[in-house]
Amino acid sequence: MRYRLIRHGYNRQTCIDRYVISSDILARLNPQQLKAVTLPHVSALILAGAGSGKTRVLTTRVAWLIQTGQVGPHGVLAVTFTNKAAREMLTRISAMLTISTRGMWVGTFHGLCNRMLRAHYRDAGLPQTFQILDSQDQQSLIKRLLKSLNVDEERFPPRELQYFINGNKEAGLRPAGVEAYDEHSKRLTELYAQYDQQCGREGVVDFAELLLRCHELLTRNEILRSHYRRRFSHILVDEFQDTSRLQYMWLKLLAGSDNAIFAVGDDDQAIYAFRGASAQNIFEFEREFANGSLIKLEQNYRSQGQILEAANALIHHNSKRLGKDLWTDAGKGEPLRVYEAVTDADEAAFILQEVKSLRSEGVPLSEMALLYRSNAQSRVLEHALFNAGLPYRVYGGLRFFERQEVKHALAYLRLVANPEDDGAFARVLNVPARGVGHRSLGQLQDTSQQRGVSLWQAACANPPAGKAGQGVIGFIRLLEGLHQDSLALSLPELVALVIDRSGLRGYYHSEREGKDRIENLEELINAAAAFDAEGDALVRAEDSVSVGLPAQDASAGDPRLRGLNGFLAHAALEAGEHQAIPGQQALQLMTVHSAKGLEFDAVFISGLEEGLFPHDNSLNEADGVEEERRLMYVALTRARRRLYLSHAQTRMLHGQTRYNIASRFLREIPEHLLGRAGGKMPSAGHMVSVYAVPSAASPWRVGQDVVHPKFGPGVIVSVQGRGSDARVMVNFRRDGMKELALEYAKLVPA
DNA sequence: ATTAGTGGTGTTTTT
DNA sequence: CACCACTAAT
Repeated sequence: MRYRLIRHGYNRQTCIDRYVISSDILARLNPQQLKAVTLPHVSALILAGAGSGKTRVLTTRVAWLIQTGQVGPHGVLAVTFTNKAAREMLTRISAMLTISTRGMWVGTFHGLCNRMLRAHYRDAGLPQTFQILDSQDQQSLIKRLLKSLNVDEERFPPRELQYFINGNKEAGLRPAGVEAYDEHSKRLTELYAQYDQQCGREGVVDFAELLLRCHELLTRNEILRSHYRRRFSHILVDEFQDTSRLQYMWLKLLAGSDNAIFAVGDDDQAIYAFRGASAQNIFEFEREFANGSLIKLEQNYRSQGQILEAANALIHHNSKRLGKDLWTDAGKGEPLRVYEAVTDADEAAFILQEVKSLRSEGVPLSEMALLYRSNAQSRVLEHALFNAGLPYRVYGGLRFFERQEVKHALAYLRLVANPEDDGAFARVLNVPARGVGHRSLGQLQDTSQQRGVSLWQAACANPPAGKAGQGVIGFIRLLEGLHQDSLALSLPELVALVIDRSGLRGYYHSEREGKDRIENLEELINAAAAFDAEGDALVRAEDSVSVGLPAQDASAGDPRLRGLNGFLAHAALEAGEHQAIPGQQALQLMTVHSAKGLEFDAVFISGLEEGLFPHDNSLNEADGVEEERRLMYVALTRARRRLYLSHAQTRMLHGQTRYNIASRFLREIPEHLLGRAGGKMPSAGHMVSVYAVPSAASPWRVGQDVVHPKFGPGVIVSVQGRGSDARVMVNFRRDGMKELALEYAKLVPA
């Protein structure tokens, strides 16, 4: 390995000789990687292409810094975007070091902000038990708010307000700072202010609030700011291209003028603009901090030549780039395989067939990934896989902590921690049914609104009369009892108690589809036990949070609540695994977004159709298509050796059949890299692959609208045979599918 | 008060 | 299709 460095002309002056211990971890790096890892204590930007060893450089740098005594674990803050990436980082750093990584801050932006806010909740103006809202919770809070203010949901859809609020928070703007000129935005801004007040009353924060609040805390509080600045001399950021304005501002605040920010990113893989990420950060960072220390990593160690060439060609269609081309010495490899399916089911059948044949060639299922643009597309694929009995694993969609029954249980737990949590209160007041319906809840909401108190207080002060009142009183008793008993219990015991005593278990027991739900509740107890035992790997080391600070908040308060709060925060921030777990013997299904950072021997990209990928909604957005193209770039670069691209002419979507043309991205890949796949697939139903279609000139083509004298209007779904034998499958608007012989049927093109 | 049923509507990606 | 909000019936 060493000769390789020399061959590339590595200049030995830097470190290998000086730091003998670390030479083994450095020896395997290429010259650019080595240069990045061993940079002096300055801010730097590492532009690292897909598969160029980005995370490796980052983690090796941390290990190197520590091993060479330039910093202690305590002085390192490493932040990324997803939980999976954070965990990965921690694992890899730990593997390289012989000393404990405790005391090192590694996590997501949200996780780290949460940690800081917990430690200094009083300075941040939050209750000790503050809870975190996920987007679902946030939306229901907004709906409740709009209702209580009698705002017309037609004119102000909750979704729009949610976007408005999050967008402004991500930009670092409180209501007072929002510039609103027209009536509509003015009203939205007012509602934003009301929303924040409501959150304050309930003691809850949304995702963006975690960041904004933390930023404000550090801005306002000089002692804390200088404390953390003194502490974190090395700040490392992974996936820098995905940081939002606010996250960037937070980093700058933390870095001050003396600390170094080591930012690793790839502008070509920026796919989170929709959530406030701003590639502008990269440009700005380079100007402000990196002044010159920019290193590009362009050697790709993952994909074979033609795959890489396709990815490069595609991304060249984007205009806004820093400019960077990947290369490999891994050889040309195979061409990409394109399959045009007739229907989505046909596409699934094709993929299934290829998966099987790959498996028989010895490619493990876990080394194959099936990617799509949106979660809804997994249905058809799952259907086919399920019927074939092929093991598969779907990531995304409904996550564990987002399931209805789990959320119900969590709501009870939140009420144990803080009964003023209106969201949780409203959610489970009548689950299971206690005879307290809409009306009673509405009454309570009115009372709470008038008096400016929480639902809980409103309910305690004057419970409704009659049967509903009994239910409310029962509910209050229940919560009081749980709160009492919780004092003596461990976290998993408390969770078990809540599930039983609340009646949730009984409720699902009597439901038809309740089996799985009860299993999930059991699983929640397990999750609590696991959390209790290990704590959250990424939020542990509570110990060293505020060393050297005037004794204030850190250790104050009820330790029991700390465990519960920690668990609830964990549930909100991690929502359950969502990113792939390596090594499982199953075909991996996921969106392109969640595939980022992963790699597989074989990758299938399905649904490459206009309207789907690129998605319709992106076409109207500024730079929307460029972002979609970057997404496609991410998808392509997941593959090591084999890459399939497929699209279908017709697809069931939102309950109706759509006719799609092939994605523009297919055309943007040079022809010579593409090979046809699966020419004669006997496919689902009576469908036949499009390559059996007689001639291009024939009016009888798939997708053609036709009229039949008896069946009326319809559309051709498949064509089979030629000449006098030709038959077509037509989907009639009124009577559904019919197979017709062209020679006899009096079919007319419409 | 609760439930079942209806009709209208909107849909990307994630911490 | 799936989720909602609303209505009618229990």
